[in-house]
Amino acid sequence: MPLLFSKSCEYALQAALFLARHRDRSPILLREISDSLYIPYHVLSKTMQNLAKNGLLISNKGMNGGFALSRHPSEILLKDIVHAIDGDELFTRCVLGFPKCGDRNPCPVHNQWTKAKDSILEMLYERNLDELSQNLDTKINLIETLKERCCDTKSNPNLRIDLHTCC
Amino acid sequence: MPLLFSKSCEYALQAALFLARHRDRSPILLREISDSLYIPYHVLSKTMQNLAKNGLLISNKGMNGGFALSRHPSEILLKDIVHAIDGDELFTRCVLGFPKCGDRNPCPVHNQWTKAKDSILEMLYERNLDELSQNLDTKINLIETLKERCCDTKSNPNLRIDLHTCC
DNA sequence: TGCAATTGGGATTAATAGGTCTTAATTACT
DNA sequence: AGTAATTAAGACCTATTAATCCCAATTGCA
Ligand code: SF4
Ligand code: SF4
Repeated sequence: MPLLFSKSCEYALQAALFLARHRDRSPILLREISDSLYIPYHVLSKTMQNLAKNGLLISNKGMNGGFALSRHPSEILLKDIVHAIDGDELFTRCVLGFPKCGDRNPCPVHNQWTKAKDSILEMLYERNLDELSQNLDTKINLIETLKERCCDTKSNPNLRIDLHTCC
Repeated sequence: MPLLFSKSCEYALQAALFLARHRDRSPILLREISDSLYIPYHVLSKTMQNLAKNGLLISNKGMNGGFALSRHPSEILLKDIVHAIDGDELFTRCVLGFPKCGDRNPCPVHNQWTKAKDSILEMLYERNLDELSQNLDTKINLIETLKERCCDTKSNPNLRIDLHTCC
């Protein structure tokens, strides 16, 4: 099960970080992004269209087309992307699944959950793509060398290890 | 989309809190629990079997049967329940969906995510059912009076407002 | 103008999670 | 023993999400 973000949203975050990191040569082809991040082409396609509709990306068709961030990465927050793809559920939903959330008459876990949620919201509201893409560089290189031996990508070609160097 | 916990896990947490609150008259019938919490009977049935298999509940068949917590509520942590139903995904999964997580060579969001996760883990590891069931009492009463007018349960009978009094 | 390279969008399929129903097994009481 | 009450378990259906496929629309360039 996805955790916090839907699969599409995970893809969107990854792709946005990728665009931020490579903004010097934008626009970038969908093909390159999906290949680099091991995201199914058509799935990412939908997600990118969605981000574009929400004004976070600019898309150009035809030759020399591709996708680019619509604003400087320092002006795009993680919450912008999450909100565009997953809506406001993450921001409003009760952790126990009840219809609404509030501070009056909190349920047994509400105070704990509020604290945890604050921490999540801090992550989403106070980090921009520029900061976060800083240390992406060395990773991409590392990954190239890891691809063949890490995570058994040959027998399991769908493993996505791109940004991830822990394994 | 569920958030943090699967639906079954949400049900399990609700049911466990309910059992903790009413432990003076255990065992309690599945029927009562599912009715009180507006959880589909057979769905909760599966979930309770699962908790029983994991040693968190004791189940008695036949007349005067029902479910009871296997230990004193103060000795059951939220994480026990989450772990039994959802496994360790929540505890190990990367928020961006990559296969493994680690602190060496963290990806762009890893540090932020670690902080948020700590806060969630604190909620799951340091709160026991006894503490949390304390203020459940007044809520259950409140709910009885709210049922008819709150959340339009007549036209939408599946709304579960039991523990929730915010709306 | 015509062609090739792209994104856009709809239809379709596959996978997963959630929910319903039926029946079996077990227990307690008479 | 017999019966009713209750959990256990599995088959089945439904809804949601994820993934795939196909073709249309747009753009740049020869
Ligand atoms: S008070 Fe409790 S039940 Fe209500 S929304 Fe907050 S966490 Fe959920
Ligand atoms: S380092 Fe980043 S990519 Fe790797 S597991 Fe942690 S959050 Fe996920």
